[in-house]
Amino acid sequence: MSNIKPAIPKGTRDFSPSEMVKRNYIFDTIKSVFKKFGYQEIQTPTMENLSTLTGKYGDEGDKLIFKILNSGDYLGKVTSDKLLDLDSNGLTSQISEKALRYDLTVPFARYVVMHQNDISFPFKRFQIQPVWRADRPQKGRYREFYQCDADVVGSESLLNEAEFILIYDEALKSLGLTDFTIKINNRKILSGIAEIIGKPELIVDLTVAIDKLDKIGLDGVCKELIERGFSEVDIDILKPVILLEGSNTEKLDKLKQVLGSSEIALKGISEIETIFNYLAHFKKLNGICELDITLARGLNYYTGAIFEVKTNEVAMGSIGGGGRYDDLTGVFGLKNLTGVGISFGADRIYDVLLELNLFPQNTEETTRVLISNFDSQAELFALPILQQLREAGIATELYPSNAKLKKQMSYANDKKIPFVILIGSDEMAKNVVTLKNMESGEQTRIPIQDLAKQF
RNA sequence: GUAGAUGUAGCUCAGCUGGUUAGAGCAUCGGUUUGUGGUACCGAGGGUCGUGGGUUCGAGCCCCAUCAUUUACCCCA
Repeated sequence: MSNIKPAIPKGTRDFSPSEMVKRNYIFDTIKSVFKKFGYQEIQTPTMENLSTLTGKYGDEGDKLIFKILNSGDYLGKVTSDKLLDLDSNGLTSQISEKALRYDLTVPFARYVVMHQNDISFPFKRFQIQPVWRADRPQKGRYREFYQCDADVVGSESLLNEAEFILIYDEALKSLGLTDFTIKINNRKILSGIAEIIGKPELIVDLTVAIDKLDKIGLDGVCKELIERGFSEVDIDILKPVILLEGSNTEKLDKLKQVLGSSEIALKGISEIETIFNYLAHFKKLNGICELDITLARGLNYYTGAIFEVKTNEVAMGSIGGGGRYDDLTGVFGLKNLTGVGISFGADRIYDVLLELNLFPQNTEETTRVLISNFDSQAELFALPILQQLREAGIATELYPSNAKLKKQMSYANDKKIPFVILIGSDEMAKNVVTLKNMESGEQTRIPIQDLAKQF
């Protein structure tokens, strides 16, 4: 048998014990904030029907869905023209009917429609599960990563939007981040801009181009706009909007002037104002949220507010995003149900916290006490002690063989176990144990009945 | 999909304009210490130099191909 090289697919990772401690710290922190705001947890399957996912994420997104090959003789039913024509797209639908989930929002929409009779609206759910994207991996980008989503469906109140900003703020601050920006925009404003130019059909091109402002600058954006079908005249109208500056209120006032003739834009502006007004009433939260008209976000289904969170302390893509989608459940047959939600990118947050050294030091969860195993007699003598400590709620283990003491001590040291109990013939005769503090090196003899009190 | 970078020990890497037997640190194991880790000292094991071809008296180093990893673009968390 040939040796196969141990490897994992690119863009995936193993998580070792010390990493899991840190990851769980992030999940637990976010989860507790979600719960505090009244969200309940659900989970959905790793696989969805391919038809559930396709068409929801745009053309680019569809390409990045991991498809699962049908079981059995998957070529048996393929019509030969698809094979002979080398028609990959046509072939895919015939040999794959399942796919790995691409995000948590679309499966959630599917969930809501399937369980609509059991749900009382507004329904606030959170979900922390991995998602998969067939992207080229790079810094901060993985093919398997966790999202932490909170969504509410069945409520059009903009209070939800305001609360999501509070959730972002509280969760990220709890994780120790201090300098981050929560950006907000509204898809309706973007639609209004496209409308005023008279090219509503180019809204996607418009948003994709102006989204790159901070990356390629104004000249780059103008160049891209022209490539995407806009004229010099259009750009003259766009410029003041793209280069909007000042406080949120100043920006809003300016937008009202420029976009005043567009009903939809005014609606979007008014929504933002309402959200800011809610935020103002949550005191202490002045200016945590910044209106950014260049914020576009790729996903097709957003219709109202759009959020994005970036840290300013580390070069990293966005660590969270979200928005309102008015009709996500419509394609599954449930009309007129609006939703809004946000997502935390746990893996990117992990990378950020690691780089900033923000993980708490004492998150090492390990054994408290190791009982050494000197010989078979001591091993049996140790068993009731082992049980006694565990019953007292102390994480305790007995070294499973009578290896050299040096080896056993190294084991305790490597595993950062703070206490070691030594039991030899002398201790057994006197019904005591020797307790060693691994940090100070100090050793004391303790009567067995007093042992549990020591920890 | 487009472009660049890098593949040498379990890990991180060094290896000169091509020249004897390819090195270091860390990790592992053993010893100094048969009842003591973390520190110190001594020692050991571990390498088809990614793979295949070519140039050369001679290739880890040069050339070509191929695979893998990685960074950036597109797009995204």
